[in-house]
Amino acid sequence: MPKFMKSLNIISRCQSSFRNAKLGSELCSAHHSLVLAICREPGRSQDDLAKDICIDKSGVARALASLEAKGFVERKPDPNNKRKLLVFPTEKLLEIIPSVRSVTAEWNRIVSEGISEEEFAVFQSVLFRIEKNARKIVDNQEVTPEK
Amino acid sequence: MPKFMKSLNIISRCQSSFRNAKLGSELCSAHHSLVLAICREPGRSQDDLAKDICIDKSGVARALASLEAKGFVERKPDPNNKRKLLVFPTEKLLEIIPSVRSVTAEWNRIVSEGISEEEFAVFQSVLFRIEKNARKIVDNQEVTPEK
DNA sequence: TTATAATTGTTGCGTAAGCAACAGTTGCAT
DNA sequence: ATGCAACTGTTGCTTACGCAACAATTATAA
Repeated sequence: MPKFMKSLNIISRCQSSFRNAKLGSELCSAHHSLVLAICREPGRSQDDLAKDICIDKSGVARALASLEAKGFVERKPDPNNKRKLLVFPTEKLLEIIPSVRSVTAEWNRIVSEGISEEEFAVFQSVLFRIEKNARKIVDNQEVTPEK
Repeated sequence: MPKFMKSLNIISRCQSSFRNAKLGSELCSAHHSLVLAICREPGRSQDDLAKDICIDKSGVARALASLEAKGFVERKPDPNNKRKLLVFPTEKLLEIIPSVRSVTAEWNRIVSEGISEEEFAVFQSVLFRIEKNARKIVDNQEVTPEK
């Protein structure tokens, strides 16, 4: 009955357009979630970041290589585990991160116009549960591909 | 305060993975929204479809060219407007569309586990309003890029 | 210890999708 | 009627990202 996924995909794409239009020059393009995650908790491994934002580790690796080349992040090997690279924001990233946050805030403000706090609370609560269910699906899929 | 967009993007990507894992062989990959829209209302123009699912018209053009090459859709020039191409599903598409719908239904069922009908109703209502607001933003952007 | 399995990151390959530029068609203003 | 603007679709270019394969490291089991 519900075709909510269509709305969800549309909103996702619109936000991407919005962000690119606002920040296109500064940050590359769609790495905003990534840099926000890095600044929220510096020193995480690439794998950790990939799982957090649910993007393939290859995409994270390439995004970070690009961000590092542009001087936005630094990657240091984990002394306790030579496989891991720990990711840190640079000064350059910390300088522009407020503008990233402000664009995000502007987006949030505009799209939530006409929605009461109570409604929004329910919305978010449901959304988080859907996210949790969605994560479970893809995790289980890689374990039992054909069942 | 709300970092709901992260959830939204994650859910979007998870659904894409899920669909590909289930239908990868039959339909190309991420053209599910498109073929569903085509079957829901045969004979729409490419531009109409692009606006409906909020994808750039170039993407729709390429997707339809690919779908046509594989025999899933047919494009006929609009007799009333030589610019337009009207898109129709073929028998081949109509045969597999039930499996597309069933995968979508399975996804919807799983991700909405543990959510009451009342909550889901609020969720959808809010989601639709956010979609409407998001569409307005990108529409206005192309009119007034710097304001 | 040694062999096997699991982590972590990188690379090759393919597809999706956005933006800009373009061509053909239609609508509109004058 | 003529010229300009808007609409519709296509193509070139770029980037994002998923999957599979691989290399290096670490964990586990024997």
